[in-house]
Amino acid sequence: MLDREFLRNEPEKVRAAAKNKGEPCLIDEWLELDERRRGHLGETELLRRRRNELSKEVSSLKKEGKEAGSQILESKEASTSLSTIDEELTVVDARMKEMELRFPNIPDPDVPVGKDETFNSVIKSSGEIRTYKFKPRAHWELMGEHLDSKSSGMITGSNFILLRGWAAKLQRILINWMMDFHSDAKMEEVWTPFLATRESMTVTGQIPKLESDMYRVEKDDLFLVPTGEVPLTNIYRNSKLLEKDLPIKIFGYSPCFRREAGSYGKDTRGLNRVHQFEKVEMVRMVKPENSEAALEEMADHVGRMLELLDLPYRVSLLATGDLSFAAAKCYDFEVWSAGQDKWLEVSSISNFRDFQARRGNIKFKPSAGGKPEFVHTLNGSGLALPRIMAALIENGQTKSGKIDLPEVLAKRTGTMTLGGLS
RNA sequence: GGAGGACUAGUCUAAUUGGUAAGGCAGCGGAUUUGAAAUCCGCCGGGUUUUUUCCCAUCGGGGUUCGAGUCCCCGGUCCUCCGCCA
Repeated sequence: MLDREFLRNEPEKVRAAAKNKGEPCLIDEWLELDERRRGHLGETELLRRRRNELSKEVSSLKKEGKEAGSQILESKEASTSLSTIDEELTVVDARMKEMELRFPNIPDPDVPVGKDETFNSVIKSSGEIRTYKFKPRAHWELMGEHLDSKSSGMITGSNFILLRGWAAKLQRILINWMMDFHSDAKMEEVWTPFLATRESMTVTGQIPKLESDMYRVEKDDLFLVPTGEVPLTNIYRNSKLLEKDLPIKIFGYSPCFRREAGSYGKDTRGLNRVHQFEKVEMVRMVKPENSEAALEEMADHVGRMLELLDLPYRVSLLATGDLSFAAAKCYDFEVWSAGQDKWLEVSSISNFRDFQARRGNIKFKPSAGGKPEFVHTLNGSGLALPRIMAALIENGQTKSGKIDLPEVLAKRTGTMTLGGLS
């Protein structure tokens, strides 16, 4: 959500941001309502003031045992006209709030302007892309029956993952390793619910825009979380933190549920795009002046993980058209997929500035005194499992179809090699 | 699913049985002090405003009333208990 004062004073920036993000923009209608609202507000304040005065008079007259008939009558009239104006004010204000939930965040100035991902700029590449003396296979070939699509199809329908044997074990070990890695970096480990209320989903920005992409439990009006960002961020909803509490660095595991309505047919093979995947997510709440540094720090942290996993990766600064609704700036991390000959997105790290904090009313009190300010929120995946699995399997493959593991994982599996096509 | 209780500012706690939100703590600024503690003064929910002022604000939404923290209705969250359950 954007500040009302900002909407009022900088409508052209709001318009430009929406255009660059490919979002509709109702700022003109909003400005009109705002003017109406302020007019009504002045009227109601005068009426209330008069009514308060009369009430005091009535009170003191009654204490003296005198009649207050005329005051009561006038106050009654004031109340009547007040409720008429108030009613309209309520309608206008509700409509404005609804619209405010649909203005996208303003991209940072250094974000490339462009309508889609072709405008993203690669800012870093790391690791050597291995060459193979044979034609590398895709992970679904290497996994064979360990990626049991037939069974998952029976259970939930297409595009769900069912892992068996060594593949299931590898995923469990990866999750543990990731959790330990964050924990060692002095973040607080959190285990959250995996369902969230409509309000929680609104704070982080999935609702209203992406509601149809979410799985919903209708009876309770709960949503299956599309990312751990939702529960982790909402921990601090409606809080007034102290400056000394910042920065808050938390992380947690969650399954992520996405209907991805309309996405069928593209990149849906194997582990690439599924309705449920596993992820370890980091969330931060920081002082506004520190959010840019925090974004870089999180990016470094994720880069180190990929280096330890020995996966070649590149980092892109997303262009406006690829940037999510709530984000001001975002880095995407992609790993090289040897078997599919392409890059797979495994992490995105975003700075939301005060956009989510304003929706969720997350403030902090400066130690130097003064009014509470909104915190800046950030989050980043560290990391998303299925594509990391795919990349590890494809990049580590040997001619015989076995998988060589990076050292950090071999320590945990107790073996350097997994799988093998029999 | 059922019963009872609670909800006031960052936090804790008041408010004439309906009369217009009072304090403590924490925090911030200042005075005093060699320094600190203690003490004293000011600030300490939101909006508006030139400090003033005014309006709003007692979990949310309605209602009764000239006037609601207080009475009534609907909903939420937390706590206790019962039931069900891994």
